[in-house]
Amino acid sequence: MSRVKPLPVSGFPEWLPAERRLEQRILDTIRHEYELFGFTPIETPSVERMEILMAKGGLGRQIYTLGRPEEGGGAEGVKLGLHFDLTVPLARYVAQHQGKLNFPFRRYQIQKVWRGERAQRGRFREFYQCDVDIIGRGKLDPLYDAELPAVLNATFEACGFPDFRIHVSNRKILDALLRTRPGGEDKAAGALRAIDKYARDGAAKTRGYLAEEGVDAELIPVILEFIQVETLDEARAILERAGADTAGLDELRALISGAIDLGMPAERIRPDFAIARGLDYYTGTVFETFIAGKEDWGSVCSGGRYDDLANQFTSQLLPGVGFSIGLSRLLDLLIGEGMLEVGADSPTRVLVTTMDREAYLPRYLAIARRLREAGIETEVYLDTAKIGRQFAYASDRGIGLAVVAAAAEFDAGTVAVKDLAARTQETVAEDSLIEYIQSKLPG
RNA sequence: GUGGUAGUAGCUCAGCUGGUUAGAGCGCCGGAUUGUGAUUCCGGAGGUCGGGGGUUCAAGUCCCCUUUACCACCCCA
Repeated sequence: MSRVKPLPVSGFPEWLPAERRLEQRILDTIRHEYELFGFTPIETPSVERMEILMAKGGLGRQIYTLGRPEEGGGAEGVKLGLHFDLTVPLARYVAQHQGKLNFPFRRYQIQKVWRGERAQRGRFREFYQCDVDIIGRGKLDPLYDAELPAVLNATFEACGFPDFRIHVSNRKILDALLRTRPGGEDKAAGALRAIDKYARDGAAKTRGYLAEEGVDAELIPVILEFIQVETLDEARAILERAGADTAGLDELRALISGAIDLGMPAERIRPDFAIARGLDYYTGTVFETFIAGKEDWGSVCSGGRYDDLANQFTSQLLPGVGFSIGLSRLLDLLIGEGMLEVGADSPTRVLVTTMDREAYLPRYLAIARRLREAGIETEVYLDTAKIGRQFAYASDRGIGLAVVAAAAEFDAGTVAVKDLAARTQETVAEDSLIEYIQSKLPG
């Protein structure tokens, strides 16, 4: 018989049970924390029309398209694609349902997204994004920006993630700097691309990149100095000397102090004028998040403010702020580094062993039923195997307790409960089994 | 999408310049031990050497294509 090789598809990750259980716990925790801040859940279809996906520009080659052979299938006539983020679907959703939504609209959305990029460690073609956004109609107070670092902080803490740093900036600042030269505002995209490489390539190369992008020669040293600055006061000095507007800097100051007032520890948030990634459609606040000591992983969560979320879909002005956690990337890296405890394979907490299945199967099943009715995750060992095998089964799955009973116990109205990790065993009255097990279980 | 490196048992790998039935450790299964998962001992299963084509008397080993992984670029979570 010729078998089909069980090969995975590149960039489409899958976990073994223990890791998937961890991922599920994290997803639940994120959901809970988002709701704690009053965000409401939505889900949009994985598939959108291509014209929607393309409306915000770029990314065309990264979209997985969808077609059916009957409809001309492959290359031409493709009208549908998988969403590559949750912001474009959000824009469509808000534009479409604006009459029925309450503004400011605080929503969260946790779904898989797809990007046709070359896969690498921590970089997938299918991955979870966990988005929160607040969308205003007509206006949205800058204080909303400050809420986001606080949400992020609470979420990362609740998930048990390692210490992290949020690097914040404001896109208006660089724009102001560029605008001090004629035609400078047109250089924004190129300048951002160059600045993006600063962390990796250093000042000398960045100088070259800026020149290649056509940034004014006299401005280049100012930008280089600026992106290396670490405090708001130094930044202000540079801007004033260059004659640039400082409105963006004022917003940044307000963001940082607001976030701290909302519970964000001050040491975890700091200005960083070299952050640029994902900046293209942001118009004000921007931030990226780095795991402390693992800055080389790049940003694991980024976000910011956009003046008009859905201008491609509606004439209504819909300003918003939001961020997205790239959960698949983050989990893959954290698990790979042993920075998150993975835990057991199975949710089962108690295994009811079947030492004498012939004689007592109904009693074993009845015990399991009582445990489940008490809300305790329980399995019965249903194969025929000697008792040692059954204990190994429990240990392998991380099941903490085993109920053991045959004639000796049942005749005395008792059952034995074995603690697999401690290798200890106690005999208790069958009537008090539930109470005993509840006292043994953590949490 | 572009380029570099790699692919031998479930896992980590050995296999020298091509040479009879491809190995080790760990893991897995069975037994010693039919009321107790450690250890020890004994036995066992598991490979079309990623796939396809080519060179050769002979290919895990050399060449080409392909696929997958890792790394860099592009870009980004």
